[in-house]
Amino acid sequence: MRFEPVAPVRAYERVVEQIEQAVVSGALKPGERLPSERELMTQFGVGRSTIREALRVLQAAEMIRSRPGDPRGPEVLAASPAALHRSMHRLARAEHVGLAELLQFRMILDGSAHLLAAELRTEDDLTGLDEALESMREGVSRGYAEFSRADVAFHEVIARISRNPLLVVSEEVVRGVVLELIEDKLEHASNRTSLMRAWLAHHAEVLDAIRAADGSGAARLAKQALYDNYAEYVPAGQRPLLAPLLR
Amino acid sequence: MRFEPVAPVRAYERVVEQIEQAVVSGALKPGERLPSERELMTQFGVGRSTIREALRVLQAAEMIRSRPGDPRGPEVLAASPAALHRSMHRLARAEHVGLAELLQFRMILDGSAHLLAAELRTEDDLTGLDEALESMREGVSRGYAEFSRADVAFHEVIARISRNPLLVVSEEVVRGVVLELIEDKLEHASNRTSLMRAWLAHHAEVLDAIRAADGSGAARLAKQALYDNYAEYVPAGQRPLLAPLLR
DNA sequence: GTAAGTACACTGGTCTGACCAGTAGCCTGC
DNA sequence: GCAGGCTACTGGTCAGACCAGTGTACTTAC
Repeated sequence: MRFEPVAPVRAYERVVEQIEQAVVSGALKPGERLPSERELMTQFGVGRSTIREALRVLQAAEMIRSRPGDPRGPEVLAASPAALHRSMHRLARAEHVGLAELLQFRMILDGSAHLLAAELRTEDDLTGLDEALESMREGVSRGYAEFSRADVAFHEVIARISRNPLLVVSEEVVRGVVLELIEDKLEHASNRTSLMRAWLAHHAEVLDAIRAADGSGAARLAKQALYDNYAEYVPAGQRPLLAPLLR
Repeated sequence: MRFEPVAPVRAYERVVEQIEQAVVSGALKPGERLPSERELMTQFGVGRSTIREALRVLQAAEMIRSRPGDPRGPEVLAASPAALHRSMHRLARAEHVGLAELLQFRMILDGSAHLLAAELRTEDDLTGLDEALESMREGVSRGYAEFSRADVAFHEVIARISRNPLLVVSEEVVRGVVLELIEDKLEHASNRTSLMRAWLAHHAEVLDAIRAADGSGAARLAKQALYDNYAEYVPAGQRPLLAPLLR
């Protein structure tokens, strides 16, 4: 006979548990309201501080939101990737992940997203991509900030077409971290217009592949584009790590 | 001139911010201790309840841990994927991410890990994989739990060889979520021994491909193995989503 | 009748002070 | 030198208080 070690269960944890259960089970739907803190306090039979600590935890998990003064009580939120985003961001910054690893990861995610997009795209999706490409083309003359925004939009369309939110969120997070790491270097980039034109040409190629439903082609182009754009910031010794992904 | 809407910043949020900053900047390393709540309260100039709510948030993010009675104060934890796991799990249970998407993601990650492993492996890595495969072989006769552990160990070696912590962590998280989603179905799986043998044969094949430095072959085998093992749990209508990844 | 204005009851955010069970480390007594 | 107890302090919880802010319902003015 073996016994399991027991961990003391805090009062606020049991409160979190019950409310979380109510939310995931669907008993509490997004938009609905929790009772007020004082009401919860009598329902659970604990002090207000305990209730508040529980609500803080749920709020940190992006499950509820409370606004002072609102007599309707804390609001139950729809599930969102925000919490996932935060924890992945934290992990990426902590786990001594270098630019090479990040770029590797991004090539994998972006490549896969393009592959799926090429295989799953509908005609509507194609017109969406056409429009996104068009606003990128307009963005070239409107300066880097505008172009960058259009670029992000294009990638969001791709991500949406690939129909996998996990892929979308991860890619977005990694993209953010990569940009944070090299933003100071980007500041000094000269000749931005020609960079934008090259980037635009890449996207047009990718779009052609997607239109042709050529998944592996689109994936290869996407990965190559990332490599061409960012490899220069990766220490030369680590660039071989990226090569296997280009084949 | 445009003005940005301002959101009121809670006191506890500023406390969270400062402590988090200290941790990610490395000023506070894992294992080190935070001052006691009463001490923090004077340092930040806020009440204890505010401090406690801040600590709860940090604790929910798996950044610190506090034990009652410990005079050394709350402990700073090493970055761990636990928070990522939780938020991904939560998101997965909310309808947006189904088993199909999770499996898609896992095939992408696992496939890429195998590809990188095959291209980057050294001779030492190969012996490590040989050993891992051997303990899987032994595990077959020792029951499913033991076999499963050996299986995880094999995948960890692969992940390590691929030299990308992001890949490792993400894969581990997704793997856990997938298993949690179908664990009840796994309970009823009959004929486990033959399943284990098939799984073992798959791994032997993968190892051959890695030994031959055949990256795309290893990736394809890995994805195919996942598909063969889990596709039956995916709703039939969504299985086409997985097919593009097998080519 | 409607629109504007106001009063009120209640909300969440914060602070203070208190009590408890539990821990680490010191400090005895041997 | 060591076992055992003592103590100061910890985090967990509660109670009660105050404040600024909100939504609602009621009143008022037209």
